[in-house]
Amino acid sequence: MTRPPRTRPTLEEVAARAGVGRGTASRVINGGDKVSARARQAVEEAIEELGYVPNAAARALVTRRTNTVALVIAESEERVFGEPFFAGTIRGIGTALNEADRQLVLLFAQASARRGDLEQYLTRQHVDGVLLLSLHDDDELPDRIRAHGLPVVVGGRPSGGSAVGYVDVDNVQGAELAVAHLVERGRQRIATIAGPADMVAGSSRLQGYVEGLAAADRTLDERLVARGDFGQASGEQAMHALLDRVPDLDAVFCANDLMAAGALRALSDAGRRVPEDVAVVGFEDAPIAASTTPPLTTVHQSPEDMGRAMVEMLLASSTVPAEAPAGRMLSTHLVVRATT
Amino acid sequence: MTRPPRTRPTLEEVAARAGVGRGTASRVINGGDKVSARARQAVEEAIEELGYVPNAAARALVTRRTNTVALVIAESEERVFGEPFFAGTIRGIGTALNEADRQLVLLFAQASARRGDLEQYLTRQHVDGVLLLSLHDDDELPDRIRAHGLPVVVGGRPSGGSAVGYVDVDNVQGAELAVAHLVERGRQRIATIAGPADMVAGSSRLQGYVEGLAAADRTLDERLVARGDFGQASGEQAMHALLDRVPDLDAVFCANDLMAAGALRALSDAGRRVPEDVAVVGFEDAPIAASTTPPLTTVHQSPEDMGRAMVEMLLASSTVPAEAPAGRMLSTHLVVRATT
DNA sequence: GTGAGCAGTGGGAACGCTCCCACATCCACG
DNA sequence: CGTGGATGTGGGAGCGTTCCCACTGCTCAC
Repeated sequence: MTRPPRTRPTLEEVAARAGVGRGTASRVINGGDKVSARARQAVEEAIEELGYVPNAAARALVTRRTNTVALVIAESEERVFGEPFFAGTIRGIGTALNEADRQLVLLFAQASARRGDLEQYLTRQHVDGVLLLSLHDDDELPDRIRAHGLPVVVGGRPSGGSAVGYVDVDNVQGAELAVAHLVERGRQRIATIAGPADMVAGSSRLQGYVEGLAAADRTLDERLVARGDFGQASGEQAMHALLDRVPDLDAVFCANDLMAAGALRALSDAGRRVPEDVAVVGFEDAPIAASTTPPLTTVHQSPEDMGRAMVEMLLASSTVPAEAPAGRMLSTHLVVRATT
Repeated sequence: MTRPPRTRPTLEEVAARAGVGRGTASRVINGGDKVSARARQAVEEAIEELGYVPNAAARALVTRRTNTVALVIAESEERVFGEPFFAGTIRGIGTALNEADRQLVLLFAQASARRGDLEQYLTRQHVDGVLLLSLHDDDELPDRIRAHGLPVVVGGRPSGGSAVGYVDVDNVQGAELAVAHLVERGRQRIATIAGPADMVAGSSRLQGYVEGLAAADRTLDERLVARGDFGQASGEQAMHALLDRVPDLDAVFCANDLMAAGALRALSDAGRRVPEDVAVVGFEDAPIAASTTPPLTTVHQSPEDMGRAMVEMLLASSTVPAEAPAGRMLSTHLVVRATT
């Protein structure tokens, strides 16, 4: 725990070796202009010879910037590493930050005990901004971070009245797209397997389903609405329930691909042909969508784009800090495969 | 890009408000003793009122420590997020660091372009130590980092002559365990499906197989050795090949669970009963091992323990920096399920 | 010939903290 | 009544940068 001895050369030493002043050396390193070619070369040589590496702490102390952005994932490692959605989003964030010359550090917000540490880390001037993913309802974290003056962008629309910027997929528009497609295919009785009502993705996609029907002058039949929990098994169950209630339905829009996969299994069990008897549309365009039998028609959303959009918003909000936090919706499009 | 205005209170302000000196305030914050109860309380109140948060950059500048450890994963996001092994290891690392009051930052070592940035980040005094996971053969990264005086620990034994500390599962011992178990069950013709020869896990487990046979006074029959690439399909192919060559084999040790799952499928196709006709043992005890039919007997390794061990080694190496880098092997044990 | 302007440079000051030394008390002991 | 060791305390120095101002030569226009 003692202070390690200094071993690395300082800017002062580089300057001395190059025979210039500290200011000039600093200008060379930070790509400033107004440096003669001779001085520049001398400094660069000195850096090379001494193996000089700038001290980030000293720099951050004076500039009050770290060029580092934190991505906080409020989810257990297990779930994070299970869902391909996270991988895509992280990749999008990573490349976007890279292009903007920012470093990404990934943090997991774990159980309550750890929360304090996390907040401290974020607040103690380690990062210039924070991206948040997979927040649970009414999590106070974004507001608390914002209270410390740090820019925050949340991935996924927060359900509470939290006044932070967010980026989300336009779930309503996507669901409308799906329903319009089924209508266009001439389907008469379009059912839906909705997600949990307490999740934004669940309620918005149901809302889109309702609005999509309305746009086609169809009336909403409550018996055609079933609920699942976004898991495959729940989709299977819900499909069975729907078939029991309305045996002559001819289409179903599922709020995600996993439930759609379950629905396909249920339809196969029930001896219905897809798409001849019943058409199926999913949401997400997850990897599984391409490998169901038959391959699933689904609403495509791009986690990469979401990541990029989050970064854009964060960087924008740190240059124009006074701006009121806004939301941004990413549009979706339909990928037609073999289930419609 | 301009310097943001200072808005946060400094230690000096806290001290002034509490009516004490800067030194005393610092002592309170850093849990030092030799502070009167009265002064302590005054400082704590001032911190509360002002919402004071220490500036990490300033602290790091003088202490030359950041209490932060980087975990660098040299793998694409896709693969990382696909394999449960990573999740377990990260969790182990996270909890161990947490207990030691260190922060974890996760970095992905991507393509060459990004490598320079990564190295800069690590060496610029952002972190006190580096953990590396999933290095590819002869990666120079650990040596380069060490050259900058940063402690490094690698997960998985490096195949090259790199002089860094590492932690790995004792693959040889695990494979011996598997073979001994099969011998004990009275199996006569024990085959193996080995992993790629250019991966340490592949060659070591094959070595363990050979030594296990020798320990039971069995001679090695080359026809009983097949190769796979750790993928499920390759396990299936290899099993078919083995059955063709040696129809009367009665056991097979697979270098990982995924290949074992493939082998089970092949055995089922070939009409062999497991374990009556052929016993199967895997390696890893991955989640899939519990859900094969029948459930797979396998060598258990713990990614959590590996993560913890890596942290222990890293922290130890930073207190006793002169110590020569060493390796540490984690022992395994057998989990007997229904395939033997 | 003179002054303005500019490219280039050096180095003081400041960033916010920890370390450490000097100093002030206080109590116990001889 | 001193002396000496705890126990607290204040604040100077310094960590390695960047920022900025003052300064030096030049060139060029008038």
